[in-house]
Amino acid sequence: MARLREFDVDEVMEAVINAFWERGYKATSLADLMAATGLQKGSIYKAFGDKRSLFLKALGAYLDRFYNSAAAALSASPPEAAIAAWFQCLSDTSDNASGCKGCFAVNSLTEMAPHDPEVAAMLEHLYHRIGKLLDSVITRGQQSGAFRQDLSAQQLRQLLMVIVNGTLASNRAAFFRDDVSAAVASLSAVLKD
Amino acid sequence: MARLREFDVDEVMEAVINAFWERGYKATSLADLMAATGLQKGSIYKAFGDKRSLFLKALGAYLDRFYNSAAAALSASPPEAAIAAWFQCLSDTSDNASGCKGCFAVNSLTEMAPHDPEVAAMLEHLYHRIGKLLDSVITRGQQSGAFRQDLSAQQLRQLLMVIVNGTLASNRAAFFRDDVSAAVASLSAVLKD
DNA sequence: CCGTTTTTTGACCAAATGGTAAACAATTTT
DNA sequence: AAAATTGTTTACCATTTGGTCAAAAAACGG
Repeated sequence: MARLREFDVDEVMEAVINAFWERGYKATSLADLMAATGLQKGSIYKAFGDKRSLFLKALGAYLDRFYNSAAAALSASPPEAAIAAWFQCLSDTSDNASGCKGCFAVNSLTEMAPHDPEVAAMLEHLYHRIGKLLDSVITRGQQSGAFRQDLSAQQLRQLLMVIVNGTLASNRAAFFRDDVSAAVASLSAVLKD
Repeated sequence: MARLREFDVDEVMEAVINAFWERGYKATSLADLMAATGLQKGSIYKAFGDKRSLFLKALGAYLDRFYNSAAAALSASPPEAAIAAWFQCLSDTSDNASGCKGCFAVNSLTEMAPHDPEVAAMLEHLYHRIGKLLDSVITRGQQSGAFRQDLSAQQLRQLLMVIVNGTLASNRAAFFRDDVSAAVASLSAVLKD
């Protein structure tokens, strides 16, 4: 029929995710994307549309992955181990050892959410889905007597989400490294009954 | 001697802070700054230097103010009230009711800290100073028996800093509004003995 | 081998970007 | 009133930006 693509879409998307993840939307120019992917402008536009579309696709792919790894970690048992596994997973991908990437979702939240309803909606959807996972884990933990019960499952979830965002935002700065891991280490004491 | 300034430096700096606070460094163009301040390019350059210098001055002014209001709030008594007052203060300035501004410091942390050592150093200095205030408040609270003692003052401070960053980052999204204030409301239960 | 279709390339473009410099205006000193 | 000095304005500049387009290149069916 016709000429076929010379690049692997998934590989290119991976490179695009990393580029936007590290520098943000505004600070990542098309020249940066060309360098990161090895593609020419035209190829990028033909395959993914304009810069904004490309960003939305990259963010969407990242959010899916973020949710899937959260679901995997939070399916561990018992609930304390599930929470610990999730924070370990968050640390593995956001830790500043790999150049203070933080979290693509939180980075995009602070950069774009107030001015970009579409990005805000994507993030809201993610947080909603993660919230459901957390509610289930927390409820299990409370029923088993492992987690404190003076706060409702909803309250604990709200607190946990804030702490998650806090660790991910803080991990953008190298100087926060030790404080963040110490804070995460203290989490079990805060959650337990 | 010579012609005198037609604008008030503090007023202009206030406008500049708000501009960078809302949109970040990269997304705030000189045209935006001209509109925000009512000044011409030349006047801005003469008074504050280039865009980057202007940003650093604005961030520095914001950080000073941030520290001062934290110090004021944290000087309240008893320690529980000091923490509550500080979070109230954080909410007052970062709350999404006023357009999801979040916190200029946290916004700059996620946008610039990994790539801009100078910004990172300014933020590190701020967090260090705030940490000292917090250590003192927490120690007082533990001595009075108001705060839990199974975690050290340092551990509680590390946890609190992460929570603070979490609330400030989360406040950039309108959809987080209720969750954040609920999480803050649960804080006293987490801290108390 | 030729036509069709799609991808890739590279040249091109208009607008926006940060930044500069010269002319102009205002204030004080002499 | 004039000189000196500083702030303001305006026009200008080079570069970067996101984006387009036509031509070349590759794949396949006939």
